[in-house]
Amino acid sequence: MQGKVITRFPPEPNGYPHIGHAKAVIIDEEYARMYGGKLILRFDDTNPAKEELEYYEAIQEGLDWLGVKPDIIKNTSDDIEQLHSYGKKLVEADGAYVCTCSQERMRDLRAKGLPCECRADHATAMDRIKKFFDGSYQQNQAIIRFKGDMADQNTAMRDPALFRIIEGEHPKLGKKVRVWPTYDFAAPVEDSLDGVTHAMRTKEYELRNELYFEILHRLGLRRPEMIEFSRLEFEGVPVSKRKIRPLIDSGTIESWDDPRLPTLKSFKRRGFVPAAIRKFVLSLGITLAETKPPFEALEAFNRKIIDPISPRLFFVRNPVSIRIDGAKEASLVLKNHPTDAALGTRQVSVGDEIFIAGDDAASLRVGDEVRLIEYCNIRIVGTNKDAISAVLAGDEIKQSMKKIQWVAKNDIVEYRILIPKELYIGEEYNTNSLEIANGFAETFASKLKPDTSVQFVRFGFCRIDGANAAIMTHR
RNA sequence: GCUCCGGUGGUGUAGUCCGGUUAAGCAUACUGCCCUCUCAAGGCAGUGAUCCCGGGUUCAAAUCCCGGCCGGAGCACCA
Repeated sequence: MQGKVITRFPPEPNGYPHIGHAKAVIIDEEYARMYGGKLILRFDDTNPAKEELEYYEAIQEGLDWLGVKPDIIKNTSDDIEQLHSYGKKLVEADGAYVCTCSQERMRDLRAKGLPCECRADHATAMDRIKKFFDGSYQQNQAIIRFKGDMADQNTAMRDPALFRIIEGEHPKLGKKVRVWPTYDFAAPVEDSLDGVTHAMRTKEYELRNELYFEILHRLGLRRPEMIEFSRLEFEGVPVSKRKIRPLIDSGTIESWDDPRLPTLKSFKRRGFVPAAIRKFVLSLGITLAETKPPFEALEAFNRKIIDPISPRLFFVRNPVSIRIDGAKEASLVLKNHPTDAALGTRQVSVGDEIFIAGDDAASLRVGDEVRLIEYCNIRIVGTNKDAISAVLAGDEIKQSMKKIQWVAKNDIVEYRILIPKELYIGEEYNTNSLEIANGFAETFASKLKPDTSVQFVRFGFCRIDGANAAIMTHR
C-alpha cells in the first residue's frame, strides 16, 4: 500500500470553495500522505452552463491557503475526447443507448419503472450514436443513457443520463465541444484512468456506487476503492449557494468573504488559520454519521494556535470616560504579550483622562478599587452618568482586584469590530447575524496590517480588517 | 411513497469489519484548584455513556442476527 495510494479531489468550478471542500481535500490529502501517495486536484468541469474560469482560480487559491499541495492538477475536460470514445464504446457494447425521449417522459417512466422504445434495439443506438456526435441533434433532442434496469430498486440504476448535448461556452474549451458527460459517467472513468486507488466522496452519492462500478465493469476499467464520509456543515451556517446567493443578490450580505459565511475566504478574513481547520477536520474522522459539529471545536483549535502569536491590545466597547485626579502625563511601555517578549512592546502616552468599556463602567461603584492593566490602580470617587471620577490608588497588583483594559484619551482611534453570528436560525435569515461593537482602540491598533491576529484583552481574538476595523474571530 | 445509510457521555469522535485483559479511549464543553496585571493560553483534578429501544445467538455483545423507534440521503439531460 505504501507509495501506491492515489486520491483525488474533484471540485466543480462553479463557486467559491467552502468548509465542505476543505474537509474533502484535507481528507484526500492526508490519506494520500499517510501512505506516501499522491493527490490529484481534478476540476470536474463537465457542465459548461455552470463552470466559470474565476472559480478554477478561487478553488486553487483556497487550497493554497489551506496548505494543500496537489501532486497533479488537471481538468476532466482535458480528457473530453477520451471520455467521448469511452462513451461510444459503451454504446457499441450495448451498455448504453441514445434516447430521444423528452425529459418529462423519462421522469414519468422512471417513476413507473418502465423502459422506453429507444433502449430496445441496438441497431438504432448504433445509428444514433453517430448522429449524436456529428451534430445532427440539437440540445435536448437526444441523450445517451446507461442501459440499466428501469425497475431497479436503486433509482440511480434506472437508465441515468451519461452524456448530454450542451450548447454553451466552456471556460476551457470554448464552443469546441458540445457533447458533455455527466458526473455519473465522468467520475468513474476519470478516477480509473487517473490511477485513483481510493476515491472519496460524500455520502449523498452512496446510491450511485452501484452505477459507478457497473460503468467501470462494462468498460473493462480498473476499479478504485470507494470511501464515503458525511458532509460538513455548521449549525446555522449553510454551505449551499441556494441559501447564500439570495442574500448576496439582495445586498443583505456584501460579498462571498463576509465573515458569516463558511467560504474559505470568510474563514481567512475572520482570522482562522489553516492549521486549525486541518486539525478540526481530522478530529471529525471519516464517518457516515450525519451530524453538525460544534463551531466551538474549530474555535478551540484556532485559539490555541493563535494565542501565542497574537499581540494583546486594548479596545473598549461603548467607552465611558474616567478622570483620574492627580494622574500625570506619562509615557508607558506596554507588553504586547504576557509571556512572549518577542512580540515586543508599544508606547502609550496617558494623561488624566482615560476610557473604559461601558460594561465595566456600569459595574463600578464609589469606593471600588480597580486595576487598569499595565498602568495603575484607581479608586472610584464618583459615578455621574457618563463621567466617572477616580483617584490614584497605588500600584500594588492584588490578585483579588478587578483588572480592566483601558485606553488613554490622547491615544485613541475610533474602532469598530464586527462580530459574526449564525447566519440562519432554522430556515430564517438571522437579522442579528452581524453584531457591531463600536468603541475606542489604542492608536497602535490602527497601525497594524490587515490580516494580523490580535487579542483585544477581555474582549476576544480579532483579525485586523482595516485601519480602524477588525473582525472578531472568537473569544 | 420507494430504496439506501446512520444512531457511543452536553457536543464531535475512537472502538464495531476478525464478539472477551478498557464495562468504554480522545477532543471539546462544563466545574474546581494552580498559574496569571485578560473573561486568553498553560498545568492539575473532577462531573458526565449500562454504547437508540426490545428481543435473539453465545460461556461472553457497543461489537453478530431479527424487529422497532428516531435522524439523514437519493429518486435531474447538477455535481
